[in-house]
Amino acid sequence: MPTIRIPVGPLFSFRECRWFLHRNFDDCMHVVEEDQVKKALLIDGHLLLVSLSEEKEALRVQVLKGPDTPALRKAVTDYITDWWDLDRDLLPFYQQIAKHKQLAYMAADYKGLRLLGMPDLFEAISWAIIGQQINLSFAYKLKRRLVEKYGTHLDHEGSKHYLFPSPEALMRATPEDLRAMQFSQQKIRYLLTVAEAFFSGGISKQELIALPDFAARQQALLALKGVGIWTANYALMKSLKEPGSIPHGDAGLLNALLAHSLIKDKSDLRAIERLFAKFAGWESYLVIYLWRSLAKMD
DNA sequence: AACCAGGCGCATG
DNA sequence: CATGCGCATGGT
Repeated sequence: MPTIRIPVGPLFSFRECRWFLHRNFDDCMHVVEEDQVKKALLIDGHLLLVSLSEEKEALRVQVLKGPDTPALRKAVTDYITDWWDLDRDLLPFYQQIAKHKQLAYMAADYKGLRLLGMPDLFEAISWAIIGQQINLSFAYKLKRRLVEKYGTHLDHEGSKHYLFPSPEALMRATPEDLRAMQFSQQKIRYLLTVAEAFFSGGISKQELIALPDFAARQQALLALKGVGIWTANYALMKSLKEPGSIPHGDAGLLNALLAHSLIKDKSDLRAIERLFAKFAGWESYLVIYLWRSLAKMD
């Protein structure tokens, strides 16, 4: 079986990354097992199934299904490196965390946790819209209904592994179908608008990356109906890996800040600004680690 | 059984 | 510019 080894440094933990992908939710975009994570990928027009597992000082990637060529191996390596943010040197972030009284414990407790991205920008924006203002359990259910109806899949050992629907596939959804899946009328409109914007070429990840700066990328996303500051920044953080992106107003983020007594209440914007100023260039990592801290023990 | 969910757009003061 | 409201429904 084709196997790829991607070397990783000391600030990497397969266990922490695997845990974040699982988190007691039922995310249909990957399958998390005891010692591996499986995911279907569309790379250079090829549908592949890969399995990630832990190896000494490396991440082992096995191609369980799909063609095997040197070019594809390279593309798979690039994809995983982006998805698990393997190229980033976390040392500066850890040095900053260590200086912070209330947060210093995270460097030890969550050591090696990476920003698990969403390389597909359309997926990141759609997922953010789905998750707006509802609890995550419900949001994952909505996503699963959408993906199982409009996404393509690959069969392997009796289970299906899904890709997020393409904009074109989602455009075929009718408002009635989506309503029957319990999407609200607003979310239906937002999702179909975003699908249309991606399909018609009004927006794409490549074009966004080509824009001069963060503010310009943010503005391009905010032009979409249903995309506010939270959704735009979430997508920029998860898909474009903007290190300074903060999903402002995020309910989980505010709760984590409250739990650490870092803010006096949820409208304490000045304290939030002060905290993030200490993590300039690492704001998105701070958000990830604060989200991590919300977990109930299991 | 209220109240809150990984918000947003739109209508009012 | 700031504040309020409806959205839809699952968790706790």
